[in-house]
Amino acid sequence: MDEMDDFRQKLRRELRTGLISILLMDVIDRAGDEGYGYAIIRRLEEYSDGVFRFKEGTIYPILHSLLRQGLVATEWRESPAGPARKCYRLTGLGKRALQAGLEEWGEMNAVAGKLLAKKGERK
Amino acid sequence: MDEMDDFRQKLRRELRTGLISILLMDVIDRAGDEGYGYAIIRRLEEYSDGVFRFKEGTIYPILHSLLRQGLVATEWRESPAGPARKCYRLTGLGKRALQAGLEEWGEMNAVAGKLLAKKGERK
DNA sequence: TATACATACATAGCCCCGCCATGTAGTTGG
DNA sequence: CCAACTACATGGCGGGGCTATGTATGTATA
Repeated sequence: MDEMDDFRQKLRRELRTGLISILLMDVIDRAGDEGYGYAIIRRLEEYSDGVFRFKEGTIYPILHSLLRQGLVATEWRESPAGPARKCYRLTGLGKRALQAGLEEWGEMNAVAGKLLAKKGERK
Repeated sequence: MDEMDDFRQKLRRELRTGLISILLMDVIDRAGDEGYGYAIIRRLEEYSDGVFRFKEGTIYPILHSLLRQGLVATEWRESPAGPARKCYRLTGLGKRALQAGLEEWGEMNAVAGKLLAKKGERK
């Protein structure tokens, strides 16, 4: 059964792949002035009840990638207590990309659900 | 707008990553004696209205991987018309893996949906 | 004032995985 | 006979996440 646990963890990692950038853009879009890397990681973990637990080494490079693609813009802000924060906000292009991402995710989900959720019909 | 099309396609490719092996195991589980690579590809495309359009170079290596992991077993069968077919069926381990996959997918979906589907609350 | 801890960002290098391109071969039909 | 379809196979590339590690600032505490 422990071998199946490893398998599950691998599945989970692979399933969330590709969803990450959409999640990041979504959190940034809602975060207002609190859209900086460290907080994003905490929020994702908190809001997902521990399902989306990302490491810094995963998130920061993706944020850089979003920046390079022009989907987000950054601005340094002082922290009330602690090091300065690099805050992100969606650009116009980023907002459209998030919209596209949500649509693609929805469609893929619908189709996959249609294919997979027919356990009853299985022989 | 064409640039956004490229973006969508990339998103779609990344989103379906990780879902592929689950889809394959699911199709194999339903296929009976028709669970061979070439047919699986056709079925996925047909049943998903073209959303899941995989190339042979994607599917065959994954089938080999499932075999190496002991999740499927193979058997050559004659075709009524055409080259012989390498038919796959789920092993006991494979059935448990599929079950695990469906559960993980369901949970991840539920959480992602909860996080993403609050467009109304967006300010 | 030293030490530990939390906050916050950054990146080199590795590994894994999907995909493109290409190859092989049997079977059917014109 | 050769084009088209069926069917399986794989080397190599590129891309993306993750591990491990590093840097730096602020806070607490002993």
